[in-house]
Amino acid sequence: MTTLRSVKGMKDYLPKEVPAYRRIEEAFARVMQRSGFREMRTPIVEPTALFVRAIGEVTDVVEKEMYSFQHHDEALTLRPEGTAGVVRAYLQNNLGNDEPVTKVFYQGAMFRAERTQRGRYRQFHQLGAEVFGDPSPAADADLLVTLVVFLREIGVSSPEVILGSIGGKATRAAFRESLVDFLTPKLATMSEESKRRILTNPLRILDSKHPGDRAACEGAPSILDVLDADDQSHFDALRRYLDALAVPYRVDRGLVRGLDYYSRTLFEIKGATEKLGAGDTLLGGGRYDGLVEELGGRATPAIGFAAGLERLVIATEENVAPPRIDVFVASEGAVGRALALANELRSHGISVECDGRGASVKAQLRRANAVDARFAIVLGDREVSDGVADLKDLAARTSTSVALSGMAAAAKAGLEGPPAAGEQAVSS
RNA sequence: GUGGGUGUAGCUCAGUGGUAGAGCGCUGGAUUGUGAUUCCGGAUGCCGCGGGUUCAAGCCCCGUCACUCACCCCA
Repeated sequence: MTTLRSVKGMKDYLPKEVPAYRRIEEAFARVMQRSGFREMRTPIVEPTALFVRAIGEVTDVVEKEMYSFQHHDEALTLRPEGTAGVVRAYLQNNLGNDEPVTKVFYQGAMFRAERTQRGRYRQFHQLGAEVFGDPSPAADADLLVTLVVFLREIGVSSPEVILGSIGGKATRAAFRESLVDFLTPKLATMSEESKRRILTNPLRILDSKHPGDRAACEGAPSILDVLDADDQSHFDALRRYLDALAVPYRVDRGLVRGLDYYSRTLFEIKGATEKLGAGDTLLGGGRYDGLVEELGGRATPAIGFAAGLERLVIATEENVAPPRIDVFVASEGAVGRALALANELRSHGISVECDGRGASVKAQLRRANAVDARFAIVLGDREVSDGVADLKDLAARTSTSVALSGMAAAAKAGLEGPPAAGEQAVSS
């Protein structure tokens, strides 16, 4: 019999791994709110046209990675990224009329039909944020410093901020021509993809990993050298702010991005390369001053970013404290009383696992260890008739006799007390 | 989409064409009601799937699927 399997590239998030995801999601919400962002949620399904217009027709995402389908007379797509939907919602709900600056963050599933790899899935999750209405380099710097704080808070080892600029539309068009002029003589040694890309999207060649492409890009012109005066002063100011904030960064003269909507500031943060291999970009983003207007709104400067949740989890796995149960109630005969005791403790905010399987006390206590319970209580007919049971500290291997009526108070006191000797201290 | 690697017990993996294994985990007992340790016992396998070669295939050949790494691209 052929058992049903999950769709390729779409994984199950099992109970033992979910805490690692939750920890990061919660830290993200906390840090973003602290910086004045508010959460918003948008649909997973959007009109296909939204992504084509926002991301760009000749990008790889739109050309071959979207999950698109026809539903009756609508052309729909599972969102491959978050910015387009947020911009659409910003316009549709006239959020720009409520306030001059709108700062939002979001988290959710995204879909791209790519070949899978470590840290790269077809259904994956992004944490992202957008700032609308603030054209200043201060907005860029404030977003970046917030992100660095976030990454530090979740324990990313040595995040590497990479900074670039691709100027405005006119600058980019001019640069594109000079880059094509530079690369065309070297076409012979370049990859097949790049030979095609020189016509469609030549900037992308700059971050190719193909050895021939890299050699060809040696000494290529950098867009940083042809920025116009406004782009240049924006970039310079951003760097001054980052320096003042003590945010370390590296300028990459060849940094480009796959989506068409970016302008001026571009950034990426890498980290934990040893764990992530080729997919070590934890987070990427930049300014997209033209997109809101492109999608039919009034001209509104904006900047945003998106981080890959799965990658953040891989990068910080070792920081997750395993979930614990406070009290494990083992039963011997008196299952009904065990349930009652368990629920009484729960009503005091104590997490309780109650074992009513009828297994041996030994097997039940083994399970108490397996769920990493702090305390265990064996409740049998004897305890019920005596009105007294042992509260066992599993780590310390000690045991105190406690009246059932005072069990909740005793357990609470034990949980709030210092960890027993020999117990591994769990950092938050 | 292109190119490599790997598929054997729940997990990590040995296995020279000739009777499928180890460690860990799970489970029962030693202790008739007390968990980490120790000792003794037990269960778990269409060896990914389908063909082929052979007296004989986990092992060789072909195909296929899955996983994985890199490229492409990206978070």
